[in-house]
Order: sequence, then structure tokens, then C-alpha cells
Amino acid sequence: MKKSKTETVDTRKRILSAATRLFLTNGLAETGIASIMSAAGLTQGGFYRHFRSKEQLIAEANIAANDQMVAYFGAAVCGKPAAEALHIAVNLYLDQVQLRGGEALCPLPNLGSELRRADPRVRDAAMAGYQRLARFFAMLTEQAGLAEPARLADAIVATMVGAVMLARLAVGRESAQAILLNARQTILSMLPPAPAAQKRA
Amino acid sequence: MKKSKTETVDTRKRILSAATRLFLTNGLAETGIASIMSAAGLTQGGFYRHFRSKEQLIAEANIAANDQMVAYFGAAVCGKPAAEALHIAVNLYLDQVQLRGGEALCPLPNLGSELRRADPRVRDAAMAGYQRLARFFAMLTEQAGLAEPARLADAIVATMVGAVMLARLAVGRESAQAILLNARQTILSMLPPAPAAQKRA
DNA sequence: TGTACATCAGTGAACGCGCGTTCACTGATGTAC
DNA sequence: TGTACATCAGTGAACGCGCGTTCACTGATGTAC
Repeated sequence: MKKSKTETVDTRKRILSAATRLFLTNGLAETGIASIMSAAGLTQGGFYRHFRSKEQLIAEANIAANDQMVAYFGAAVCGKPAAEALHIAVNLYLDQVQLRGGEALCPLPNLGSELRRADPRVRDAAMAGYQRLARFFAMLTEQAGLAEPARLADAIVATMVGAVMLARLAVGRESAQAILLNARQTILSMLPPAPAAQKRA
Repeated sequence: MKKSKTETVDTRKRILSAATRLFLTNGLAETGIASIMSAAGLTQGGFYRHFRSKEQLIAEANIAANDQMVAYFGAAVCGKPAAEALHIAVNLYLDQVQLRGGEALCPLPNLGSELRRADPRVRDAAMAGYQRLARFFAMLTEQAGLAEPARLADAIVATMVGAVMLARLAVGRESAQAILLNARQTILSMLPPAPAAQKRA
């Protein structure tokens, strides 16, 4: 039962999308090919018509997750002055702990140590994702006129990644909220105060 | 070939010690019972004379790693004034990226997301380890007379955990050093300057 | 436009491998008399 | 103190399961004439 070319392209996207969501939610090792294909409405045998291996899928899913995150942040801060944009982006990043599946989950705190021990291709993809995130924040800190924008951006990202990872570890306990709140306040205290209308768009 | 009671106690310690080192270095899922027992100089069959399951071993290894870390930090800052102790502890924590195996590796950045998806016992052990680390730093920030010591300690720990995890992801690239350096400078800028003789003991 | 054929997306079963766990067995240790 | 027996740490093979991957097969799609 061969499918048409547009259907094939669509199927591949569905597999990648399901994989991205499942990997970020349940981890790389814990997510099997069969469950990904099942989530995409297919059976496991068909997987290898679209991807050469699980490793390749993981690498692509990582890139897809980063694309989504950057697009999500970009849209949220679009047209805002840099100081306000920084507040928005920090809050959005930390709020991902509340999210169930889908959009705007960052691979770094959610997959963390699994990425470092993965295939070189996967590690490269993960590092590229980190660089994109760091540069996004560095662009904002620079536009906001802060001293040593790159250094500050690196520290902000490290703090957010650590806080989200720790909050995920503590999910369901009051300490999870405390970790996020404390990280948020400390980061924002290093930034210029945002202008009044922070909740406009 | 039954062994004497002291030998049995010693064997258990050797297994736990090998497991702690291997788990921190290679991850939980990647480290098999057979390789742990082999590192302890035994064969895999004997494992279940000492531990009920791999999960139990992981939980105990986590606690052991935290004990070692707290002891290591405690010894290094012993008798030092709080401001200096904070500098020493932050530097020691970040320097763990250089370490190969053994002592003073923190489970949080090294195992990260694996812990969160583990057995409840393991998660509890990991969270308890986080609390110990956070309290250790909170004690120092309080003694140093800083405002909001608990909040600051949480943020310092989140930043260090994130930075070490990211540096591990980037190991072997110049960006690894940059991540650690930027995190270190940013954390230290939030602390009172340390008195001159920081490298005494 | 219509027809015959090659292509290939998807199916479902099977393969191979690694890993956690179990088990029968061994023989030195510890204990009861 | 000496002896007979129960205990149990450690061995090495085997079991069972899940998972990534492969494969023969199907039938709709796309193509060549």
C-alpha cells in the first residue's frame, strides 16, 4: 500500500513530531520506536522507510525542538524593547516546567545528561541548540546595554537550565516552585527593570 | 565458598564504591550489573547477596555520592570565614568537570534527567541530595551576612548545576571552559569579595 | 487517454542482542554439641 | 578443644523480556509506452 508523495512527507513530519514530544517528555532511552510509531498512528516496521536509525531520529528531534523553542521565544518578544524582552524570555523558559508535552520544551534540562552520552551527531545537535539559546539571550543583553552581555547570557542560561532540571526533579513538591521562583528573582535582579506593560501581547 | 563477616562487609562496600563511580561517569542505564561486579572483582551472580535490585543500588550510590561531596566540601572550607568558604566551594563544585572518576562528583548535573525518571526511592534520594547541597550553601550565605541567603543559595546551586551539565555536554571544546568561567564570575560577583589568602590550605 | 509494470510506504512477524534477575551448585565459615 | 552440620558468599550458566532492526509481503501510486 504505497502512499502518495505528499502523504509520505506528511507521515515523516508526524513521526518526527511525535518523537520530539515523547523524547522530551519521557527521555531518549525510555522512548521506543514502537511507541513513537504508535503515537503517529503507524506500526513499527514502517519507521525505517523514513529514518536510518533511532540516533538519526534523536538528532532531528533535537533540532526540531530547538527550532520550536526559538520560534516560540522569538514570537513572544517580537518588537519588544530588549529589557522587557529579557523578562519575557526568562519567564517563558522557566514556565516550561508547567507544560505537559508539545511546544517550547528545551532539550537541555529535560534530556540533560542523556545527550552528553549520546552519539556524536546527537551531541553536536544538542550543543548547537545550546549555542542558539545562548546567542538569543546574548543578543538581548547586548541590546539592553548591559555590561559583558555574553558572560551574563551564559550565566542566565546556565541558571535557567539548572533550575528547570532541578524543578523537574522536585515536581509535585513545594520545593519545585521555590527553586523556580528563586532562580527567576535572582536572574531578574541582574537585569534592568522592565517597563510597566509587561503583559501586553 | 562462604566468606567471613568482615570480608562480606568489605565486599558490599567495594560493590557500592564501584557502582557510585561508574554510575556518575557513565550513567545509570548504561552501567550494567555485570560491569559493576567486574569492577569490584566479582561475577554478576553474587550481586543479589548484597542488594535487592539495581534500583536499590542506585539509591544507595546516590546517597554515597552526596556523602562524599558534602564531606569533601566540608573539609575544604573547614574553619574558613564564610565569604572565603563560599568562593572555595563554588570553585570546587565547578572544577568537578575536570575530574575523571572518583570523588566529589555531584549526581545532579552528571545524572540529571535520568534521576527524575527513576524509581521513587531514587528520586527521593536525589532530592535529599539537592536539599543538602542547597542548605550547605544557604548556611554559608547566611553566615556571610548576605541578604535573602536561602534565595541566593538556591540560585547559586541552580547556576552551578546547569553550568556543569552544559560544560559536560561541551567537553573538549573551548566553549566548555567559557561556560564554567562565565558561571563562576557571575556567581562570585553576587558574593562579598574573599579575603586575600584564598589558597592557604 | 489507457494499459502494463516498477516502485515503495506500510504491515506484522521474526531476529539478535544485552541486561536484570534467578538458580543449582560449591566450599569455606560459623555454630551447636 | 574437637567434630558434625547448617549457613551463605560467590560462581557461572540460563531465563525472560524489551528493544532496535530486518525482512517477506501487500497493494496503491507513479511512470513508460
